[in-house]
Amino acid sequence: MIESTYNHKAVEAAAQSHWAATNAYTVIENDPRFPKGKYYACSMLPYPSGKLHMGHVRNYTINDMMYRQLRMRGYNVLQPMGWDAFGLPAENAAMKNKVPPAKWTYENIAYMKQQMQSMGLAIDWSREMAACSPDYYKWNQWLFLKMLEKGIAYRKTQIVNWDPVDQTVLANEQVIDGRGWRTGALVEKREIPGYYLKITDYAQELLDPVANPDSPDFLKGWPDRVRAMQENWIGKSEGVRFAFPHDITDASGALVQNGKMYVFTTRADTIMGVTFVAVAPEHALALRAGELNPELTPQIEALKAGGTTEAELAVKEKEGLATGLFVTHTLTGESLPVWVGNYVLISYGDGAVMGVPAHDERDFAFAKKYDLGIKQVVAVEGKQFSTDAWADWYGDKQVGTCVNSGNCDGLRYKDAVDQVATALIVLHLGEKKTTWRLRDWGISRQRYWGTPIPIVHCDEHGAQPVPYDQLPVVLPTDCIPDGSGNPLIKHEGFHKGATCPVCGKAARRETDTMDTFVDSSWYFMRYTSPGSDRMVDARNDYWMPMDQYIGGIEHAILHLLYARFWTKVMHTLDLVKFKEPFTKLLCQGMVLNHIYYSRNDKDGKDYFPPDQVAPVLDAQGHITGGRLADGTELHYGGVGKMGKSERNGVDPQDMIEKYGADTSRLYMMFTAPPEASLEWNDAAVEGSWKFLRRVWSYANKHDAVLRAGIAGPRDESKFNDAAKNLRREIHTTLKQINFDFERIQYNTVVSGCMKVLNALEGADANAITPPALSECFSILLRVLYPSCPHITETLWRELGYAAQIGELLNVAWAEVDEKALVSDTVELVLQVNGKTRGSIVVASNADKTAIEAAAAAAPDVAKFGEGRTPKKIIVVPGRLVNVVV
RNA sequence: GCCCGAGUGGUGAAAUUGGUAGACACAGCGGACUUAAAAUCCGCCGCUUUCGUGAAUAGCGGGCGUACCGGUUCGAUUCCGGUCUCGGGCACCA
Repeated sequence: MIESTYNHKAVEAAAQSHWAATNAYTVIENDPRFPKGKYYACSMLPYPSGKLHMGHVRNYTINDMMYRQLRMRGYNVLQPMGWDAFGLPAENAAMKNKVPPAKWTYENIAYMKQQMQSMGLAIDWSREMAACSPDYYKWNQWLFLKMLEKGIAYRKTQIVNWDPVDQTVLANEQVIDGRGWRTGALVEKREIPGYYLKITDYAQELLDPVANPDSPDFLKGWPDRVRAMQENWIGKSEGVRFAFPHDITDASGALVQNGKMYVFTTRADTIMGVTFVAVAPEHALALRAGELNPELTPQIEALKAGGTTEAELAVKEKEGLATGLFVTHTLTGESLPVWVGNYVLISYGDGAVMGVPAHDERDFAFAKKYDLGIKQVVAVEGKQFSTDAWADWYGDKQVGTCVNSGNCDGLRYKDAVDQVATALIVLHLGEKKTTWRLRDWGISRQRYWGTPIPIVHCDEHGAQPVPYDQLPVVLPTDCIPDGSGNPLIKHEGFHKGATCPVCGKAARRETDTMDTFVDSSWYFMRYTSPGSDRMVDARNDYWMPMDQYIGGIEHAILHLLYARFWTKVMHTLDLVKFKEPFTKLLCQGMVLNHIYYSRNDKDGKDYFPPDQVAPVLDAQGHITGGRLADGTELHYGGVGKMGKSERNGVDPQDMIEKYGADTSRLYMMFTAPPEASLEWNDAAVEGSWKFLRRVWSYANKHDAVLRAGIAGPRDESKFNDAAKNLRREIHTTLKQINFDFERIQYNTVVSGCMKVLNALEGADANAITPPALSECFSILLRVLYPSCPHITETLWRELGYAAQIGELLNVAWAEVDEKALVSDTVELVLQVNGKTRGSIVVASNADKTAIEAAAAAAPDVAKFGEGRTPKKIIVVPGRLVNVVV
């Protein structure tokens, strides 16, 4: 007998211990129970920040719904979990709490794992991994050494944010308005050596699967928007690289850069409009200008100020300085002034650009500011060029033809570029070149809590790779960072405890660690090969490529691109057989929450959790600020993704405690479609709770009828009208639910479940031919199971269905009985001149002519058509008729 | 600034992708049950009170309505052009 009240705590505890006792979600390769083969559905691994937040709940519930439905459909489904356990927040927590990052991290993992278990996720925990475990990061080091051997990894200088007070490198996140977040000191750019991975060697291979539908690896299972973002990020552009000759010499009298200052441009058609050139403050010509005129040096240094991000560069005021040096225009021989510009980056291309004020908006502004020449070389018929103000057509290469450009005059963009390129080739001063926006991946971080880069530095033999048999280079776990510099440098046993593999003498160990994007570039393959003494083994070839990857849209570019690149490197090294890791991708929308902060005395921001803040509203009801309980006024930072750094995450634990995992999961799925972003609000969670109670009490109320059995004839002719009507309604809804599962629109799956219950409650249970009621209720339990596994599995067992056909997890998915859908008549919407005016009922099998006749005869047509005769009748089968008069 | 999205009732959203806008819910309002409350159940619920007809801010009918302006179409939340606002990413947050 089903108990009268739904006790979620008892139901969920019992279900979860049953799953644990039976290892319900441990999967093996080639399991004969699953005829449809494997399905690998994986969520992006969480950073162990302390507690789960609603974004995690959303991510894993989507994954879990998918898991359970596909398993019932006959797939061998793998859902693993792990921890992105290296990274900056652990160091910050260590500084704040004076505990080593390792301790903080492992405690967080333990707590969050228990939270996940209380959510009832079908995770195979036997495959759990943590990035900070030497068993895992050993393989980061191993593959890094392989890449060094292949020349994919190399060493060069990189530009970092330097905090002069703390004497440390800052992450972009730690630079706030150009100042260090802890010290408030003005951040400087500094050039230091580091390791890079040649992702640009794979640029074309990374581009084709996102840009070319004819590519064999085209990622058709990815959202269009993500492919577009990756395509633009890789940014293939065809242009011209050429040199401006000059006779500037260095202190020794030799020509600087052999007398050729190279630039790259996609607008070679405007070469005759060049009136100046600009170089980065670190460029050889800028350095030489400083030597020749020492007064300039501090001004050149000042142009290096500010952060390194592209966003910051794009919006900052363009400033420059004339060097007094000149180069020669490659084609005209004119003398062109060399400027140093704060908007020119040494790390992009050649660190120098040509200035065409007439046809580049940035150059136009720069020329106006510093009174440089503006020379029109592209014209559009009927449009007047004026140096007074910028107009969009000046920079549009799609319109216009060349003027004032010698033999290019009259040519359009493409022909003009060809012509100019030919001229440059003849002079041996330039060539056509494909360039990429994509830059090589710098992986060196001057931080403690990451994978040690397996290199030792010998005074005699330089940077030497650690021999393979000495891997892993184990990271000490007892350091507590204090914010000044990298603790590994101060850790004598680590830093100085190495020997040179060449000469055996004492050597310094590399103290840089790897970017944490390395950890997340292949963890999903380690899940397939737990405990292996190789990076991945044959089991990886069974599960990979991953069938469905699920994670936040904020990872659409970097993480996914790095993971694709890493996979291609593994393919190059014959470690895997595939070239793309993720067949299908679902980018769930972010869970957003309000952000409140106050300014601290270091010019940084101190954030406050929204649940401690009372919003301050303006007359329109918009939030303009906040107030703490003690009256402190706060700034409002809009809504943003839930996370640790802005302290606006919401811990799901309260909701799970109060309503249970099933209600929490159901509500999270119901409240928005998976791909939409979602401003968090739990005001409506009661509705989901109420729905589950109704499901429970329906089973309790109709216990006797329902437990009579789900077996029995499904012969349509034996059902009475009540049974037929109920079945038609429920199978119609089931058809929609199955479609919504296919397209991963789980919010309407939940709506569908509610419609099924509404239909059941609306029917007279005792008037329905058995076993139609049990059949319909068993459909409800099955379609509800993926979102609410505890309550459905319990009711399934209690009603005796498990004894009849097996446990819910293992029974077949509910399929639509097409015969139940048949109806004699169909109602069509009637429109007159495109406006809805009523409806007509026709036989289901009525043909177009019959429908047209019925529509023409409808009284509404006469009324709204004002007696005019129909000119045209449009019939949309099964839906609508539009009469045009 | 550049790239990518989103904008629909008081609220979350739906509309099988050009075919009844608001399914399913939340909140609210009205009612039933109850000594009362909770729970439960039933009903209403875009705007138009100076659009018509009504005594009526009840019904019925009409008109309007998917951020804003314009276009294509028999028909547009859906397609096209432009604008605004919000969110994500911009290479050292993860």
